[in-house]
Amino acid sequence: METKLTVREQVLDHAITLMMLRGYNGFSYRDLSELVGVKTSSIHYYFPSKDDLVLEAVNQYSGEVMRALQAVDPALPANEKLTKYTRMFGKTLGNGDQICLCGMLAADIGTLPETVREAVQAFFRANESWLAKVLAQGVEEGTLVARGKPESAARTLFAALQGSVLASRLFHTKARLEDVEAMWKAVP
Amino acid sequence: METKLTVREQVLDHAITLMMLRGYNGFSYRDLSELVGVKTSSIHYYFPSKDDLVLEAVNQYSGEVMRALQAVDPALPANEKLTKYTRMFGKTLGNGDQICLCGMLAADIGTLPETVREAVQAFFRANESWLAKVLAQGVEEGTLVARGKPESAARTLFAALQGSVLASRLFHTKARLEDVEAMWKAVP
DNA sequence: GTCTATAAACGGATAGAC
DNA sequence: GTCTATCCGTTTATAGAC
Repeated sequence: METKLTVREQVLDHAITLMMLRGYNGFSYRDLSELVGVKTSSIHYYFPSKDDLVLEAVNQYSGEVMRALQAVDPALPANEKLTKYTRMFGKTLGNGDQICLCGMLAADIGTLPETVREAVQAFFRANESWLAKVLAQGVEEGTLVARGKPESAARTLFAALQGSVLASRLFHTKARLEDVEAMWKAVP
Repeated sequence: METKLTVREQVLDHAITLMMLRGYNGFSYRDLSELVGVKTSSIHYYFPSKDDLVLEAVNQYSGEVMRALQAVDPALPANEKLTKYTRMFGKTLGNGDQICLCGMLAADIGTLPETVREAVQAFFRANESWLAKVLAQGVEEGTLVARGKPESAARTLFAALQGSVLASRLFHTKARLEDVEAMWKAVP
């Protein structure tokens, strides 16, 4: 039951993928034009400026990730929640050549407008607060280990995961992502 | 006793700074031309292609960081070594708008030649192996806490630091770097 | 070594026909 | 909505004079 995607949806999807591959300054309307099969002027019809495009891309991406987080069964033990979360990061790697869109845009932030910064910040905060709850649960259960406040532990964990996808792609291996996961799991 | 910098040295220094600010695809020969005060064609004289320029930039940057690591007194307790190391990362932040050159290039790797990938990989490995020794020492002394093998703990720590400079810049705060440091230090 | 001049492609963006 | 046509600045890079 695959629904046909509108041109607008196709553009947005390809824009997200291209940015995860090459960053904001590493792709052009022309790239999108060739991928979708419409002229660049048609893309400007939907997204007047590149800033508009990247902002909508972040919002779509964020929405997808948020939905995935809400889909995680709350009844699960915390270590299994973390496993699912790490697996999500593994999926963003794709064929080993992509990183998290918001990690990428955080790197590109020096060339992006304030509106995008705020959207990326919101993504970071949402992920960190979700992880903070999981860590708090895990400590109570004894399935995870975290030192200090769950909030600062969560910021560290999220940073480690962002850094690890970067390294995983750099070295063509998923092992670095697994290193991080293991570091927060209690040994039985 | 400030030595006059050659044009070549000035170009390289500015190229490093610009990439730490805006990434590989976020600066041009024209930017360098204006900063140094020579025409772009003169820059091509020293660095025929942008790929040549970025490769030399990484090598210079790596050399500087390696020298800084070697300058850390080996007799120091491990927690103090880690403090010095984190402070180095804090310095790269500059006015809060720069990140580690090799973290940035890891994000841009999809648009860079294989030679640069190898140079960035070498930078990662050197830092991780230095950190692994510090962690091993710290565990033995009881000044640091690390679980599992020092090598995988070091990869996680390095990833967390890279991720934290990214977040520090994104949120205009150095607090996130300190979160990471605290997470590996033993509480007395 | 540094310059002028220029090439040739690419960048985001717009006007107006259909 | 999509196209053709076009604008105009930018970008990397080279040739050749000084």
